[in-house]
Order: sequence, then structure tokens, then C-alpha cells
Amino acid sequence: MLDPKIIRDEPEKIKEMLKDRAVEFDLEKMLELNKVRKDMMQQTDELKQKRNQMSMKIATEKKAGNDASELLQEMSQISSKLDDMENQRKTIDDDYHKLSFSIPNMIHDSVPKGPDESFNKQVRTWGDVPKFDFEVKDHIDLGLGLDIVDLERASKTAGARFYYLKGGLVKLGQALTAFALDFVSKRDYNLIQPPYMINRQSMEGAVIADDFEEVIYKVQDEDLFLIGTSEHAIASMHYDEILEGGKIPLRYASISPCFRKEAGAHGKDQKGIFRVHQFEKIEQFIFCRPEESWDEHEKMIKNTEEFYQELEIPYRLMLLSSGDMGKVSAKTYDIEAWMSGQNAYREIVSCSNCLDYQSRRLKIRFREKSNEDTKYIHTLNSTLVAIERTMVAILENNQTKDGHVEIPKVLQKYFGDNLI
RNA sequence: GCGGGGAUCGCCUAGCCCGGUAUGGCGUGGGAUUGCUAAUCCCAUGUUCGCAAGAACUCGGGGGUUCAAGUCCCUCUCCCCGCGCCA
Repeated sequence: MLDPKIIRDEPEKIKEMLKDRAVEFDLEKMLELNKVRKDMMQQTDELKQKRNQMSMKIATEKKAGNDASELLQEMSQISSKLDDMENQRKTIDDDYHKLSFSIPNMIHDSVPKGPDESFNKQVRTWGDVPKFDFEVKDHIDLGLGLDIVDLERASKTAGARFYYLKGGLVKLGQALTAFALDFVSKRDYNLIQPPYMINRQSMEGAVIADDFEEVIYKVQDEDLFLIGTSEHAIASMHYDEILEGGKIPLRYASISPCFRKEAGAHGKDQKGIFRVHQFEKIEQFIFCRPEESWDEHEKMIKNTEEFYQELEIPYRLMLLSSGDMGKVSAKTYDIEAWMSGQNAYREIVSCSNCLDYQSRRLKIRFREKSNEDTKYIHTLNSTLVAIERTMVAILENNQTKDGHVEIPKVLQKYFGDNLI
């Protein structure tokens, strides 16, 4: 949700944002509804004032023992008229609310403008792309060869884009998780494990309506949805709260499985464990003051880069263009890891500053002192490690000529060996 | 799952039986008094719209009864106690 001040005072900026994002949105309708809504509000307010005054009059007359039947009759008329008007207003209000919940976030000035990913900007690269003197395999062939993944049986029991991990790959996932938890604990984050299902209200606070159907699984006959990422559960954790200044910034490192429909990804990455309906992830999520959020954003992406440096995974850091960014984000960095089997950099991290966009939806405010006005807090989120995708990078980059996989040095003590 | 008790403007709390402008405290800010600190006293302190005056809204969510609902009725959610079931 956007600041109503922007909607009122600077609609041309919103128009520009919609164009930069290449998003269809009926802004005119929203502005018109807002106007009508405000007019009606004023009218109903006046009527309500009349009703309140009248109600008081009736109370005093009755207390004095006087006959109030004439007043009662008048009051009855006012009430029914007010009912009618309120019903009309509610319809308009609902429409406005829907639009205000689906309009995307404003875009930061540093974001490159362009309709798609070809306008993303490479910020820097790290590490050397590994060279092999044999024919490299992708993670699927490696995994099947070592018998550490079973995709066929998964498609039988669950469908496409599911997987059974086996033996060494299970251990590698556990090692990565243990290493990541240690890494993040040393850096001033609070570990947290959220509910894997949350209700509609919470989900709508964190996810924009257009993405909802494409991404989110619903639990039948319950007001529950499987989280697409722990971001959804952490953002809504402080729903309708006023946080104390002394306690922020709040930095959470959340561990959870993630469930995604991948409805818009037909044919993309059809095989393997790169794009799947279920995966494990450790996520960084920060609530902070508005003036801190751009610093926190930079710190968070640096933090994440250091994680991949310790794992010795070559990557490039990308600044996403206005058209490629998620709709709730004002600025997003992606880390794309080198994956030898695909001979390409592929996305493994997404790091976003959402400003006050999520907190307005979720009514999350803060104040330094208890008699101060409340302000909306800023929210930021970043992958620390998406376990399955990171395993793809490790398998493909660390493969040996005879089809084995070397375990990165920092993981060896967690894995208990140096080779799969 | 069953029975009982609860949810009030940051926190605690009165009001509900018996319908008629939401009580008090804590915390916080400002002021008074004081050599300083402490203590005491006074004022302010929910949300929205508004430059302001002001007005509206607000008692877990939704619906109903009524001229009028924190208060009465229905329903849902969550919390506490007891019973049942259970990894």
C-alpha cells in the first residue's frame, strides 16, 4: 500500500512508476474512487453527527421524564437513511481497498529503468568461474550418478517439480543449514522458525494480489495458506503492532520450507531441483526505522555475499531493473551463482527493501517514546541461503572427473567428510 | 472434542447483571515547587480527515435487536482453567 499523500499530491509519479514497471493498472479509477469515497465520507459524517446529537437529546429528555416520541420518530428516519448511505459507501470503499492493495510500490531512483531483465545492471562479480578438463555434467546427471536424488519416483508420488533427496545430498543440505545458522547467529540476527501456514489476512499483507494465485497454495476448507517463503510469516508476525524504538532494528533469520505453485513457469527449468514446488530456505528479515533502511539494505546484501564467498561459490551481483523487480520492492539486488552444468549465472538470492509498503498493509508502526506519533516501519528481506539451489551450484562447480563432488571447506566439519 | 472463564485507546484496569458522551493507574512529554536529586502537584497523551475550528471512528472479528450497544442476542477467532485424546 502506498502513502495516501502520494496518491493525493503526486499521482503523476505513480503513473511514471507504473510505466517503469510495465504494469497494467487503472490509476484513474483509483483516483476517482478515492474522490467519491471522501465525498461520501463527509456526507455520512454529517449525518452521524446529527444522530449523535439527537441521541443525547433523547437521553436527557427521557431522564427528565418528558415525552420523546417525536424525537424518536425523527431519529428512526435518520438511522435508516444513514444505513442506506453506509451500504453504498461500503461498496465503493471495498473497490478502493482492492485497488490500493494491488498497486505496486514506488521505485527507488537508483533502480535502472526498463521493462525486463535485459535492463538489469551488473554491480560486481566475485570468484573465478571454474575450468574443467573433462566434460561437465549438470546437477541432475551428477545426482543420478551418485544416487543422491530420485526425481522419477517423486513425480509418481507428488508430480513434476518434486524430488527425493538421498544419502549425501540430505547430509549436504543439513550441513549447509547448520553452517548458515552459525554464520547468521554471529551477525546479530535472531533465529526464528515460523508457522508454515498462515491465514489470508497475513498472506494478503505480505503478498500482492496478482501474485497470490500464481504462487500460493491454499489448504482446503481452512483459512490457511502454505508460505511461499518465511518472509510471508515474518512480515505478518508483528501485524497491527506498535514497536518500541528501543527494540528496533529487529533482525530475524528465519528457517522454513517454502511452497510455490510456479504456475507462471511452464517449461522453465523443468528438470532437477532448481525450480521446485518445495524447498528449504533461511531468510533474513529486518524491521527498521525509515532513515536506516538503505544502510540496512546494503549491509544485508554484503552479509549475504560474504556467505557465498565462504562457500567459494562464484557469483555476480545484479541490480534488478524496474520491470524485473517484485511489486512490493522499491529496490532489489539478486545474487546469481555460477552453475557450471548450465554454463550460466543463475539466481539464488533476492534482497529487497520494501520501505513502508508492507508495513502499511500490515499496520506495523513504531515510536521512540510512548507519547509520540507512530510512524510506519520499513521492512527488508533477503535470502541468506536457498538450500536446494545452493546445492545445485555446489554439485555442478565442485564436480570431479569421476563424477563425485567435493564438499566446500567450510562445510566439511558439518558434513563429516570432504567428498560425496 | 466437551464444560467453565476471558479479550476494553502502548501496558494494566473500571464499566457489562440493570443499554443513554469509555474509568482510573503505569509509562511518556511538558509545566510548577525545590540548592541538586528524589518526592509531590498540575496539564497533555487511542485512530482518521482537517491549516485550523471541529467532526467522525474506536471496547478481539463479523452479523442482529434497538431511536440508541463496551453493555442484550447470534456467530467466528484467539487466550486461560478443568476433562478427553495424543507425537
